[in-house]
Amino acid sequence: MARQVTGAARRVADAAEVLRDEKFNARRIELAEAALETLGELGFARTSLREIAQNSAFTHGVFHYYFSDKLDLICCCVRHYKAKCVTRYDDVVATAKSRDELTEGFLAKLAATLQNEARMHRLWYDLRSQAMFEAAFRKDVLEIDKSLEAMIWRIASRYAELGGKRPVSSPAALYALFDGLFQSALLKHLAGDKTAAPELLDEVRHLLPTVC
Amino acid sequence: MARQVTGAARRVADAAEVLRDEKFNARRIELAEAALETLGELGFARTSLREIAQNSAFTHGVFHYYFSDKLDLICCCVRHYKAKCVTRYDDVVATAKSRDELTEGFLAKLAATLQNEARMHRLWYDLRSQAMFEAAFRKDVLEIDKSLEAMIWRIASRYAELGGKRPVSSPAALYALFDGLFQSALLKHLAGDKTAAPELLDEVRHLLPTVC
DNA sequence: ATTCGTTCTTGACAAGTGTCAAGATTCTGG
DNA sequence: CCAGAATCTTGACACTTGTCAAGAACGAAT
Repeated sequence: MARQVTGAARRVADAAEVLRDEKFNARRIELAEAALETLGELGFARTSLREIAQNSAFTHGVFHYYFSDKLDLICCCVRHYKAKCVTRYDDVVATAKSRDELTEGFLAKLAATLQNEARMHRLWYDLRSQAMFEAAFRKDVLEIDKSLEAMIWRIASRYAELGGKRPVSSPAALYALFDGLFQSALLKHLAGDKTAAPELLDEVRHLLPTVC
Repeated sequence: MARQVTGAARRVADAAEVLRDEKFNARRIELAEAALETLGELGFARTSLREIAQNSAFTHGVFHYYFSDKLDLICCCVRHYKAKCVTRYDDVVATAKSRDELTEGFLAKLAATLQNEARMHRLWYDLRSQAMFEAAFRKDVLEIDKSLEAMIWRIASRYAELGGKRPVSSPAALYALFDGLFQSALLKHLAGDKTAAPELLDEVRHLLPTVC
């Protein structure tokens, strides 16, 4: 009997600990989300913990309760960003019944991303560059890059499939192409160039049939 | 006669001023070059004027004699970097007599750049990302980007010409493609991935005949 | 209601930042 | 050689930074 009680107590304690961990982790993500706001606004170089705290409902000390240091926080931000990012086009890929439908769905989402999520994406490019200097970022960044490459590959494969073809280049080359185009368009867009979005769309519209 | 003397004096004074300006500008470039060393080592976010000064033969005060502020210095660095960068492949383009020769010359320089100038190039990617946040960088960065696009276009055009063809994509798409591939390879290379360089070369070797 | 562990706030610390001004040094024209 | 300009050094300033520790507020179990 003593053993049974001990077992039950253990289960209760374990459940409580899991619950606490979940709460702890949820808070971490809340904080990371708040940090992403400021990071997207100011960029990595200009963002301080106090600035993050001021643009949020938290005080600056709380970040050190949930993160071991600044890098830990930003790594958490990067990982959280990833989850939101890599499934952006999956709906379009899953529902499109023809090449045209896929093209238009893809282009629409692409344009929307450029317009509405410019801050988040410039942060991604910022952090990817930081990873070239700061080893602590590299693992997460390389992982996200792989995921994004896979995302592009899913689009291209489906597009090719709908035309009874196969993509003519490697996943790496395709990702480089689209990522490079988006990065360039994003910079122009942020610089106030109104033609950035339409030019990106034209380029992609013309490119899709030639690479897949 | 008075007028002649005045004229002569004016000429002398003008010449002196030009000389002073040249000296001033030469010093600015010396300082910018020193700054580039540290910037390439630490990245924009972690580089301070004092750090730059310590890694050079100058004291930190000098930088404020030659530059109005930190952004001014870094803009000068960016512009100076450009001049060295955009002519890297011109020799190869000018001397290559066949597609193979151009390919091998291009690939060799590409590999050498990845190996030997990784620091300078990660700085370029860093500053290009900074331009998405800091408006002061945008003009210079966009200009360099255009120059690099033109550089790639010269290579591709020549390659196509040597095969009696024409490039199949726009300058923007070609630049996006090669820049994206290089950026990705650079990150992998800096992360210690020994396969980064050969994989980049394979990719480019395979890509050249299909895009031109 | 009290106690105890979790969570959060506040304020301080040392180190580092860009900027500037006063003065030392060097260069240069007369 | 010397006065005045150009160049450079030094040290200070006000401010920001990441980090941490002491303790307040809170919540839950006894």
